[in-house]
Amino acid sequence: MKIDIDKANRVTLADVAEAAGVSEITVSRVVRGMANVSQVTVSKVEEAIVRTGYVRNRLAGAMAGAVSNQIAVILPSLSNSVFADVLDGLEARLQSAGFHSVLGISNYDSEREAQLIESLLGWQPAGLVIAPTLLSDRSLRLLERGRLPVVEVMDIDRDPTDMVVGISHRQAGKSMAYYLIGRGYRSFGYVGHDIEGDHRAAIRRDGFRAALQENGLDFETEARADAESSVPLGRRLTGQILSKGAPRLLYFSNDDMAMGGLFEAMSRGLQVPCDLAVAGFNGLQIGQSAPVALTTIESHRALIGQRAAEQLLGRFAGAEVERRIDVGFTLLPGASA
Amino acid sequence: MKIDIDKANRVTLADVAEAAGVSEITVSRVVRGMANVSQVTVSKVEEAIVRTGYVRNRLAGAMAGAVSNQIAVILPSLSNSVFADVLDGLEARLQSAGFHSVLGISNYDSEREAQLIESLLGWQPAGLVIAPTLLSDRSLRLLERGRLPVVEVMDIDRDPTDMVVGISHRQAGKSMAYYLIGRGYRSFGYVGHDIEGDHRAAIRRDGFRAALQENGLDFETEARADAESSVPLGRRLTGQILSKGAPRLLYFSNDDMAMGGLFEAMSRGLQVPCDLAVAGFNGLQIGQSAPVALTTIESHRALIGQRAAEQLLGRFAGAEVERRIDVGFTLLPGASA
DNA sequence: CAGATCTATGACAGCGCTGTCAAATGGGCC
DNA sequence: GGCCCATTTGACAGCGCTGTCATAGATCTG
Repeated sequence: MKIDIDKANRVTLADVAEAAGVSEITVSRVVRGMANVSQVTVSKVEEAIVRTGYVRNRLAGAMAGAVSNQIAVILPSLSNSVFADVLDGLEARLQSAGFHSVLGISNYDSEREAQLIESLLGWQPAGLVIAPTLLSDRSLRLLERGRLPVVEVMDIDRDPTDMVVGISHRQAGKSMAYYLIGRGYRSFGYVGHDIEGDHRAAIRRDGFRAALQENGLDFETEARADAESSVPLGRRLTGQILSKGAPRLLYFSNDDMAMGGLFEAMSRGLQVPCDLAVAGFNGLQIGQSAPVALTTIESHRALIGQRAAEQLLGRFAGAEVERRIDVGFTLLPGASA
Repeated sequence: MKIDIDKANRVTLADVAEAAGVSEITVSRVVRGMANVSQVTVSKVEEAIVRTGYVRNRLAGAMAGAVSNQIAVILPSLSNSVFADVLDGLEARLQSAGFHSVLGISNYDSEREAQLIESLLGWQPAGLVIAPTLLSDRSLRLLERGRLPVVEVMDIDRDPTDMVVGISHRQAGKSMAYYLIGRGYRSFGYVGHDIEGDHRAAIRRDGFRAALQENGLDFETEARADAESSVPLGRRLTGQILSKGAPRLLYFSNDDMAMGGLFEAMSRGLQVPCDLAVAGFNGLQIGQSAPVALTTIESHRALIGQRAAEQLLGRFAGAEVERRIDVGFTLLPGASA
């Protein structure tokens, strides 16, 4: 019988208690590092733990009332390094506080997102971090009912359910436009990826455009595709635009796309920024190391993750925390525009 | 009282059962989608679930004997996109089968890795996927005791505890060397990042070197640094090598480093591959889109994740699965070497 | 139509742990 | 010495669910 084997092999608190000659609850106290156990008992128990090979069952612990140390994390994608960076910052901070993330990837699909929320909530996590695609009503209801700390990350351009950590993508778009106009550029084009799914990219574009319009300008051309952002896509779309007479500067939906633009220009023997100027968003390391450093906006992704973790930890500690944290962005004036 | 509030608000099976006028176990069956419930009852229960806003408590479910649908995943880093890719492939496959990953990041630290294993095992996951740094004895003991399916991912160059999915990095190194020798190159240099932490990079280098030695050759120069791999690091080290008379070809520890090399060469006005040839490893998309496409080896990271997931799923289904899966690699002959 | 076979539903115990409250022990102090 | 208090330890119930086994109808068979 499989179950018998499992049972026979699973070491429980009771086993350790017996081995150490104390009660279960005392072992439990030692395992949890509680103060009110005598030094002698602690050593006896610790020895018994090693001897029996006990592994704490957190499932049972969480059930019995102690809080879970799991944090649910929902992101739209991981192939986009931006979210990997956020997760990295988040994990670093959470781990050092003894928490783990339980991960869900929504693929920019809000139906899937709702399912994930429900499913992850089933594990009774201590908190939830989500880079929302477009929170559906169902999702929102789940979150409200959940009565657990929720941090929305990435953009702070709308009102959060609970807390939010990120930057204003609208401002980021505007800032870049102001900067470029200030540098004397007057002729602009836009190259973007699937803007339906990635609403943050859409907001940046809107911000950029708003700033242009304030100055009586607008995009002269646009090239878009219904695909995830990538270097080859940036390259292809740039190629399309260049073959029909390009504007002076191309604003890309992000750095991946912009690197594609840079590469396409190089391939065609164009000088950047003289023949064609290029601007992106994210401040990816690779863009800064390119022969012509990319003019872009550093979005401090790891910091967003880290601050999100701190928000949660603050809440757990019972502290009153800010509902809205703007980590800000940094315009990186490269050589490309 | 906090607890009272929580209790008051938490909807349990019993609440739904009462609302629907059936027993708890029947609700449980409906929730789990079991077959032996009449259509009429199912609708009654489903209606009651919606009405009460019930959210399944998987903690309790897992405790009561049903298996957990959590998979522990331990990776050395996420800022390296390679692992993000693996995780992406893994998640995609796991999610579609109704599983979630619980994540741990070891930062290439084997002590941390052991802690993570222990901690994650406490959640009684159904399986474990790990890209091992250097499994300590303690880790191994934990895994053996765990009696749960374990998949080691990335390299298959050593014997697995249980299952392994990946490629032979030694072969990858050798293959690249053979290819380059076949192309007529005879003068080689190596540029690498922290090879202590990243043993897979070390194995590739060894393989490459072994192939050189088979042909009476060796690295003429090497540049290394004790840092994580990155584009700027590749650029800096390449700069160092170039300033003291470079070999004909530089073999980089991976594509990030190689992109740095490519960029440094471009910046100095060198022609690639005429003045300096460059080869990497990983087949990152960006390398393939560069003006001079990178000669590299595609390592099918997402596929590794996917296959790892399938191994676990196979085991859960009771199937007899391969202990060792070589997903293979693909040499991508670019223009850079 | 009795007996056999399904199908649908329920009662009950228990997963492994921790919160709560109670009890035992050991000084310290007047 | 007796009382009080702090420290250390334990008994017990129960978290919310599911596995197991039992039961009540429904359907079939000869």
